[in-house]
Amino acid sequence: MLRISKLTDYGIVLLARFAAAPRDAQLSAREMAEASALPLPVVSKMLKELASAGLLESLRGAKGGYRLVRVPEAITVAEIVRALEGPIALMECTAGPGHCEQEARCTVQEPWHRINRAVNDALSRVTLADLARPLVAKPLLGIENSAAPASHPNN
Amino acid sequence: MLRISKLTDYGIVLLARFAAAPRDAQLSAREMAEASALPLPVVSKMLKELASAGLLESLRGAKGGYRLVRVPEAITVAEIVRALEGPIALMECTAGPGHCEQEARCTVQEPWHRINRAVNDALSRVTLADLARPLVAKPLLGIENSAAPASHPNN
DNA sequence: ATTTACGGCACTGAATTGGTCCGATATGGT
DNA sequence: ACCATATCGGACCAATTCAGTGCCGTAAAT
Repeated sequence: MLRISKLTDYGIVLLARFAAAPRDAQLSAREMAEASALPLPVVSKMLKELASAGLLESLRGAKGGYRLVRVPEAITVAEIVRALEGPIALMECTAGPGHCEQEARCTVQEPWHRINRAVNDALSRVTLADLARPLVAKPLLGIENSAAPASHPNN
Repeated sequence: MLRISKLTDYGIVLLARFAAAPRDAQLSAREMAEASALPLPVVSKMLKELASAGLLESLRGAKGGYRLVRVPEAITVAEIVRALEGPIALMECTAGPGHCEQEARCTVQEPWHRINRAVNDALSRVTLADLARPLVAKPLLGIENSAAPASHPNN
């Protein structure tokens, strides 16, 4: 269904919560789990991954927890997705040369790369800071297009 | 990995081949399989699905085959993906209300919808006709952005 | 009638996903 | 010193999805 995995989604929501908290706030897995109404093991797992990806910094021991390494404005959704799911590649070939053995014969590679780039850009234009204040005043520039809101049939 | 399934990819490649053939050309599963160097069962399966999705018209019997229902210019990649994988929904909630039970508490829905729309738009802007002539002279308007080609770290 | 080709479906093995659990280690407090 | 609280790094598992195959029925051309 062309979707981001549920776990990645959790990860992003968790990060958004860090971004919404006071700057440099330190939060434990337990706190996050309670706040998000998600099972602790899941939250724990995701926070670990985010830490090992370098997006969160971990503080061990009692009174430990996690903290954002960078300011929310400097972390893009694209980056988070890449950290949790690997390269943003809609199809094999866009992950780099050598991934698809049809490479030579394939006639649609170039358009695919374009599409992939467009998706990448869309994800790159939204930062954690944008997610932290979802009732945005200023529209997310470059994402909004001129089509009417209702004119997007999704299925 | 945020990717389109391999089968869907096949489907798109097959459709592109139809688009590249003379207008209204009729091609059989066997021919397509040979031309694409893909196993016949797979090609057959995808063509069936594309036909039942209404993108191809099937002609049964000896000398049968498939044919594009619409002109390539009128078929978008978004449409094909939706036909083969269902709604283009990066995360549960963007597939419509009621899909995610976190709906009430979730703070990032609105930005997600924006992102999803952007991806949708990107896929909607490329038509089968664009895929059929991949060595494009004119750039695919609206997809290209100003960033330098090399400045797209994918991983 | 025979051959060619689609239609529908069932089925399989493999990989991925979503989620749990555990022992080890680090830290703060008493 | 000891204990409670946390993260760390795994392994682990069930359920789903993915990718691919096969079969039987039906339609059309010769």
